[in-house]
Amino acid sequence: MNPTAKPADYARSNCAVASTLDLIGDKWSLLVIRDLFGGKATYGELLASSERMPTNILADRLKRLEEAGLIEKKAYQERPVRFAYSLTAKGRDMGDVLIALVRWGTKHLPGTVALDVATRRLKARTPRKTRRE
Amino acid sequence: MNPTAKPADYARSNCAVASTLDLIGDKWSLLVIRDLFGGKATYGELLASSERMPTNILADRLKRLEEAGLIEKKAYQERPVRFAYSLTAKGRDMGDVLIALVRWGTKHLPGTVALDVATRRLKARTPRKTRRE
DNA sequence: ACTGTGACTTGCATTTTGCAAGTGACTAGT
DNA sequence: ACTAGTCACTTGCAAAATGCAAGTCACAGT
Repeated sequence: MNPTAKPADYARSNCAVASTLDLIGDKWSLLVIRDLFGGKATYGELLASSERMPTNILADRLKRLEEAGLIEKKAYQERPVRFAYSLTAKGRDMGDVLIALVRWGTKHLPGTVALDVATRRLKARTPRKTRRE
Repeated sequence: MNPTAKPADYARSNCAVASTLDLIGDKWSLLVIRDLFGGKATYGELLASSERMPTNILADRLKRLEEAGLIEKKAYQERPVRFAYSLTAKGRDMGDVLIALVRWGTKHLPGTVALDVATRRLKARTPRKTRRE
């Protein structure tokens, strides 16, 4: 982009933490990324997660994450057209954040678990699109 | 907001990521933790951060983080009583999340920087974790 | 008594979230 | 052809969270 790099216009500051939070600092965005790591790909699969995300929120987050370049949307069939979402390299780099959150949660929040399929893929860093959990 | 709230009370699922996000999944909580890592301690110092957090939000986040055991509040003087906030061990463990966010931000968001004082402390406290292949 | 400071609270408008229901494209069954 | 069903979203609206300005309270200095 610009060699004299400036923070994005929506950014609160030039702090890397604050700017990253501007993008994924909410209760849902990272769950979408978690599920894509976990092998989910379609709107319906993402909706079916145990946290029961509202459909309008999912649509909004998919749009934002796509605009930000963390995920991409491709039609995997025509007639009827159906879409599959997947992580870009930029989105896959969020894996470290996810791992840090999993570690903190399992250590400090009793009763929480790492979703094992997602975790295995996170560590393997090999996103394939096979079946769900 | 429930005064006797424990993490499990408002958890959406038993997923470690989701439950951790229930706690710190917003635009401000991790900035407070970042600033405490960076050596800030008082309400006024925290307010003075470049992101200009609203005062009521700061008060709310300090209360929530204290209730969750990530930070603690101690009077550092009487007459007039003045408070200093600091990270508990539990809060310091969020350092890994912060590091992951800094890495992602500086890599993918042009114009963002790691606040160096905070970063130095973050890394100092991490005795070179063994990274597996 | 008056002014100032630190640490919050309060009131209220704006924004975001959450739920339910609806839409449009298509497909399969009768 | 008509009906039912699925998928991928939208829309409407109530509820909650956020953001801004101003106010409060306890004290301290002058």
